[in-house]
Amino acid sequence: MLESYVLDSTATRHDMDSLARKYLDHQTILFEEVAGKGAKQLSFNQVAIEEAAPYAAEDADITLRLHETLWPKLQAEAGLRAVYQDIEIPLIPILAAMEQRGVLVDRKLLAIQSRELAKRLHEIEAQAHDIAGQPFNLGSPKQIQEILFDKLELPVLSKTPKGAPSTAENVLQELADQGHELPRVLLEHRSLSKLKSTYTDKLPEQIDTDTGRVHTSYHQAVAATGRLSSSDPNLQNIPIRTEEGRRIRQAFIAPEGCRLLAADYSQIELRIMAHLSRDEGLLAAFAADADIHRATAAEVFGIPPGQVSGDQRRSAKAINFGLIYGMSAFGLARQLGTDRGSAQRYVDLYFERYPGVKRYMDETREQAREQGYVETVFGRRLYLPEIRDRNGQRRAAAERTAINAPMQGTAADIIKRAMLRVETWNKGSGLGVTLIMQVHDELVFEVVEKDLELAKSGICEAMEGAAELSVPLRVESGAGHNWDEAH
DNA sequence: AACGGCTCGC
DNA sequence: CTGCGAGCCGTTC
Repeated sequence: MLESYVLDSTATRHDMDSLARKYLDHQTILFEEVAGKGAKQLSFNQVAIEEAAPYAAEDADITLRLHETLWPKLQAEAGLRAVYQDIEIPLIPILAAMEQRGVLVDRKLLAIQSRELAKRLHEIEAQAHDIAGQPFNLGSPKQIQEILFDKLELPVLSKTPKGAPSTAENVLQELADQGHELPRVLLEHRSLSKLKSTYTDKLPEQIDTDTGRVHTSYHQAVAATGRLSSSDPNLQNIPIRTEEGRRIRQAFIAPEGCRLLAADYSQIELRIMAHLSRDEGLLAAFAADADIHRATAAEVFGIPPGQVSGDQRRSAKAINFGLIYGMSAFGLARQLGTDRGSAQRYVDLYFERYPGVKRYMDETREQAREQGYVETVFGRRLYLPEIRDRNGQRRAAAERTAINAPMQGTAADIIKRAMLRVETWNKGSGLGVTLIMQVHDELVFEVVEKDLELAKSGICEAMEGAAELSVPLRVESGAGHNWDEAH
């Protein structure tokens, strides 16, 4: 298996080593997933291999064991085999090429931002010490906790899993809203120091001295839902939410003569929910290409879409995201900042308007209990041994995962298929297009300037055709000299 | 080195 | 007591 795919690949001699290493890494990870860690029921994304446990202790040849354990299991299940052979294996050389190509980062711009952040952090620190009446380490949750809850005697709104008073963002935000000054200052310090340490300071250190680029690693067998993960550096959590954060994205740049092209799926998980649930209202909304959060708000609040207020749309958005995550009324209440009763009424009203969604959620939980796993549209499986746990909390967590995994996992399948389609199209296009990043529902390319328009239409077409669901897939794209401009 | 707490993304 | 990740710092061992 290993040998044949290495020989079949289109790799050049130059990148043969890194590609071969990626196949080996991949295989090693599979083996660890299959035979490692002493789990009772062992699973790689798709495959449960109970029989593999005895091999875990052996210092055995990995390839041989895979042939004996994983491969027969895959062959026996058509859906699993297809996911593995038609998606995961052909994706390997694409990921290897993205890693090797890397992303150009503007080191000087990050250095400027780092100095600005240092200055502001210093000012904030002095301000915080002044308010507290004593010096303390703003980076230490423990010391913050002592200052806020012992010295200043602010109310403890929430505790960490270990029982300590929490100083997390939402807690500080609530205290700040109550008019306390120190929490507001701490919040600003937290977000800015995160930007400085992770992005403006550490990221430049990871620029390769030979290529002048950062070369991430993508992992195929880490996320249980089938998503990719990215590390060293992680390019899937580059800031975007705040103005400060978006400046970091300005340091991800296109080389001379190129632009960055970013193409992302619009509301892909909600579209998948519409497809899986076959809910008429949801299907109709997407068929009409409606603003889905506005449409949801109109249904739930019983008003025409044109009369939906900003707050109502925000509430509907929270409900929609909550549904994808399998959220409870309690969690929704916390998100919306209302009481549990009101949140429950929203949920009840939602399920009244979208009965297909309610039915789908119930059926998914039931299916998970009966078969012990859930699956994506393309047959990727996630095993949920805790779905029958006697501990209610663990069982509830497994049920939320059961709800979420088919949607998150199908989205992962679709963008992986899109990457294969884009690369197939690209080989014959004769255009200067290079895939350089994947961020869950987004692909980023370096494109030679004169090819931009053709690239844009080719890429969007390949992405939108990556799956035939009962709702259309929509892709939005933009281009610019840096990643911020491309959005 | 491992873990807890926190914050960044989708 | 809303899903999936990675990485930083401080603290503890």
